[in-house]
Amino acid sequence: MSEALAPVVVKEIPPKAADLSAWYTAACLKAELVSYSPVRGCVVLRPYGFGLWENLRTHLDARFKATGHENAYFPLLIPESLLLKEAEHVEGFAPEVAWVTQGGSETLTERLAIRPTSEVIIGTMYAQWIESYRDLPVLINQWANVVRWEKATRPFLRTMEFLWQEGHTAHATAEEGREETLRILELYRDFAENVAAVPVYAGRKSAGERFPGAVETFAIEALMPDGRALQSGTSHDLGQNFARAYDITFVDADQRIKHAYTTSWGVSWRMLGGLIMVHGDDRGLRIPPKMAPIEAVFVPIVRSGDDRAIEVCTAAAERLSLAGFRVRVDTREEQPGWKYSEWDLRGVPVRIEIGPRDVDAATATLARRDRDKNDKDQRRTVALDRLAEVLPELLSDIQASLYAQAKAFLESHTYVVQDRAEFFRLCKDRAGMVDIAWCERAECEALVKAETSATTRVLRPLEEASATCVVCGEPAKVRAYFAQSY
RNA sequence: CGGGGCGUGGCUCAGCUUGGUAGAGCGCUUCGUUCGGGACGAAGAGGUCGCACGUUCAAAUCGUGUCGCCCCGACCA
Repeated sequence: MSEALAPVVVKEIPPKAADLSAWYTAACLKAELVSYSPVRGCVVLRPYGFGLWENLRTHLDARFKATGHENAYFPLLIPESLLLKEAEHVEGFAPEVAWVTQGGSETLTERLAIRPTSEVIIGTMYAQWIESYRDLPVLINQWANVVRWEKATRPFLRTMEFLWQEGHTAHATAEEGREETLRILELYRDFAENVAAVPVYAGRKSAGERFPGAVETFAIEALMPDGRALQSGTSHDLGQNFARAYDITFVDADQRIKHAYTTSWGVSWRMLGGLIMVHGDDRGLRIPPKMAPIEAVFVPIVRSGDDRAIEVCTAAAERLSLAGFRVRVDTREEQPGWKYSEWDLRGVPVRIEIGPRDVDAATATLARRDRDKNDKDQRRTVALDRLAEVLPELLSDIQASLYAQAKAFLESHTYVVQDRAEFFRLCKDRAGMVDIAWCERAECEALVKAETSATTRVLRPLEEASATCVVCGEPAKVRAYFAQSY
């Protein structure tokens, strides 16, 4: 039938390829993830968006707990005097700190910073709590909001107030601190790839991209469809820098007083933005099942005088719900086609249609969001009593297919380059991740940035010792992915 | 923060040049017919044009300021 070939028309959002920015903003708003608020640069996270955030939180939190971390909560406000103790840190964050200068009608004698990150307040507390090597390590995470006075904002990717988690740990030795930093980096990579289905490059940051006050910063970097990289999680080895500034000392087994080694690491709701851009299509979001607030939505199809499908859907949904699936029944009085489009837009991985034909045959028709409407395999009909058995395979298949598509994109947009001119062209064209042997010199990175606005994303060890820097010809020290970034 | 664009019922926008206190489509409400990829008919409701000040007999329309959003750049999770 010719109508089977008619394109799915999405009125709410523009095509993704034509203008990623416009698509992205519309998708976030129309899928009801966020709303703009009366506060500049601050969005409201709506229930569906919060559902996404909750799934991120659930998965990451479980991983934190499994690696021995505990949750705690620290104050939002930080006295200025505390903030000033770590010079590099202060300097790094100064331009984007928001201040409280008045309480009620009184002007404060000391300004209070609204935390842009919590190293300062947490380090101050650690100084009080840690006395002995027996108190170490301290492994604490906090789920919190932070504020950074941003000049340009976009939902999830950059907002003035955002939700994140920040882990802060203290250790007895440099080795343990580094070990922790890398453990978390791997934890983030695992989460990004196996839960968010977003393939990343993980590695060390260049000195220029390092967190203010850190000895070394590691990150995971994802690639967006427009060829720009998105830093999606960072893990910092702070060495003894913060321990010195905030006086975090302990008596070691050898009876000597030493500064602790601290780390900090964070993932924000920015990762949701990455997930949206990486997986979405012209019909809207495509949420990987593990992150989906709703894994499957039932759409009952009624006829006049025949609304049996509603009861059948409700009963089936209840069974699935008891079995641990996140499902919803859409009983609204809209046309089925209208509902299909809306749930497509909102990215629900599986749609379960049940109409009179299904009711008669005791079947359900499953449609998968990762396939196109014209794909013969988009829909399949299964026996109602086999839903709980079919759904897990289908969901995990969708999860895998979304990851595979994203992975293929990342790989096909990663360019191993030897030639200087080609390197500059690819960087300038926002082609993707440009992989070169690099000298690791700040001047060299600055030059590339000035010429192309690309910077290093992450670095990794060099295989061949004799290689020279593709940019400047100096001896290469590492391999580096260069890209423009968000 | 620099350059550009925009702000009119819930949404998308017209009206602004040549001032005379608002229109369309979609959505919303009610009733009926429909319902397997964004249905149809009928009857309704809803805005004083982001905000402030100014010019004028009169401002959505002109001027100044301000707030917010989008795009490009610089800066940053």
